[in-house]
Amino acid sequence: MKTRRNICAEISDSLSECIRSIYPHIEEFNSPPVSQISDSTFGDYMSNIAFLLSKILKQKPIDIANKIAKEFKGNADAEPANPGFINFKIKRERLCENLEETRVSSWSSSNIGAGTKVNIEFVSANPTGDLHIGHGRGAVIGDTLARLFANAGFSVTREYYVNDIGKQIDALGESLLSAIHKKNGIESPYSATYKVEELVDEYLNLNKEPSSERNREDICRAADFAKERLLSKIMKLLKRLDISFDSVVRESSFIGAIPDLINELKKKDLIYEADEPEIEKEKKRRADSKSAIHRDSMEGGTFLRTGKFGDETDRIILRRSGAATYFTTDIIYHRDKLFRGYERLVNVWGADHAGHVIRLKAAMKALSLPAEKLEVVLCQMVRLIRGGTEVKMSKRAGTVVLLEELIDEVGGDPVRFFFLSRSASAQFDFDLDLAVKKSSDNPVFYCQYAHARTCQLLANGRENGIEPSNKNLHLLKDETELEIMRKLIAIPDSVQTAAIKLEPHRLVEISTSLSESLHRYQTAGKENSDLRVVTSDKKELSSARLYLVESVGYALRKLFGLMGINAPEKM
RNA sequence: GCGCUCGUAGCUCAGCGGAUAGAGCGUUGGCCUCCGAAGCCAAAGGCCGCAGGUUCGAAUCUUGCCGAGCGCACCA
Repeated sequence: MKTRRNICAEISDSLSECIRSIYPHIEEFNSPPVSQISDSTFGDYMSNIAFLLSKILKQKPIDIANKIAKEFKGNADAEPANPGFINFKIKRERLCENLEETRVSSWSSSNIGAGTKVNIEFVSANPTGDLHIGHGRGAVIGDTLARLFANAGFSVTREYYVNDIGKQIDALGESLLSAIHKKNGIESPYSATYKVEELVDEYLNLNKEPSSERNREDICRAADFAKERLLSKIMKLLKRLDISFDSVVRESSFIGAIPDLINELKKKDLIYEADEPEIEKEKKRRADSKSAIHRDSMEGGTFLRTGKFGDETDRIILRRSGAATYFTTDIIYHRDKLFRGYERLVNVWGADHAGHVIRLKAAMKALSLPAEKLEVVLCQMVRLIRGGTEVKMSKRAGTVVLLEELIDEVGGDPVRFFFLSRSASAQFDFDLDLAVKKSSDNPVFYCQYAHARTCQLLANGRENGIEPSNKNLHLLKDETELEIMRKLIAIPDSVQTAAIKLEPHRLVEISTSLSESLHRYQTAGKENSDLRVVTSDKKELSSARLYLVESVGYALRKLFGLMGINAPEKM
């Protein structure tokens, strides 16, 4: 069985042929726009091509629409409509063919990626503590994007960038040493920034007691130990959401490349030494009290002229001490991704990193790197709602709610589904009460139950000696059945769009809509025995209906697979 | 002050150039002798923040206001 192209593309191709035969001199519009219609009384799909052609042909849109609709040949019936739309209704043979196609694994996959290498960097949380719910959202969105890309024929790498050096990591080492001293009742020369008490015993089992005197060696040893433990803890937690990485890149691996970068920038006259950036506006802003908090720690150093490439100011890349900033290694890191051959760099970042997009792109431009290959998906904040009010504090961590606690409370599937249910750019309220409900109020259960119902119906058929069959699909003619068929044929387009536009939340919409039709179908059969899926005295009809139901099952499993949630056969 | 994101139903959000603006929650009222009611149906509820501009056509593009969140250290 061959797989077909997406239905929009199919109609568009037929339309294009039609236009070429009527207007041979028109060369534009090789792929005329075709989109789904929201109001199905007009048809299933529509094109506004007549409006576009009217400008060139200097004719009324409706006249052009009439002519095209009359000549149109394809898998749909064309109908002109005022003031110039062309509406299409998919032919039922095509709808039936699609039912057969749903069971091929490549259904709703595509090859628009054509093997293009894409790198998706997500989570990348510092290994200084536990993940919170905000990380969870980024994790789910990033992983689902990766699944969508793979499904669209891209060659995908899931990458985690570990900031394993710098002040925060030093503070992590100090925190561990401080905790050890505290446990031993010794006054510690170290300050505790992070909560790492849980690591104390294991550290002491593997390492000698740290000195009570402050020293660099102890800090490094403690930091090395702590960051690796915390990183593997993070990975283990993400596994619970079925998330793993193909590549873990450490910031420390780029330290060696810093001198070369500085030399290169010097040759190109892109850096200068100063106490503060040369940009006037920036100086004024610094005088502003709001941004003066950290002025004491600004010692000046070597600045990169990002201000010339779209950034609002120049950014420091080497401190007076000679130490690089995280920005320096970030530049090397992104250049490295390009060196590794990725055509698209997708970063999933929290909204609090929004300000870094411009400066990173500016730095890439400064180095003549293709900044347009970097695409950043910004995830807005997550609030947890219980009993109608916001949950602000974690039971264990205090200030933020931990991802682990959320998974413990509601389970992995609802976490993934809910995090996917809104576009990344919208703030999101996670309703804990709703996520845990076992009823149709809860969209996850609604969809999973729809899948379970398809399995139960098939089992029911088997008990009555009826197997699904595509022999008599022409018997499917009730509106509830046609609605399901129309929704099924639209899915490959929607899945493709979700990948192209980096919008995984569309998967939730598609799944919910298909589930709704299935539930409605089954209920219709309860209210009207003519519509029962399994009726032992009408075997041919039942077989066709079971085939339809089975197709819905295949489609839901495909969608659930992309979302990373389970498809239970029973609930 | 500047930048980013966003103002759509009571709440949380889809829709982002097309025809009567959608979903979930919440509210109100119906539907089980019969494939799981863990379901379905119906009702109420909108100057799509405000004001101009572009277009055959604007919630959608554009400009200016107003409002919210996030950010604006050489922390990552």
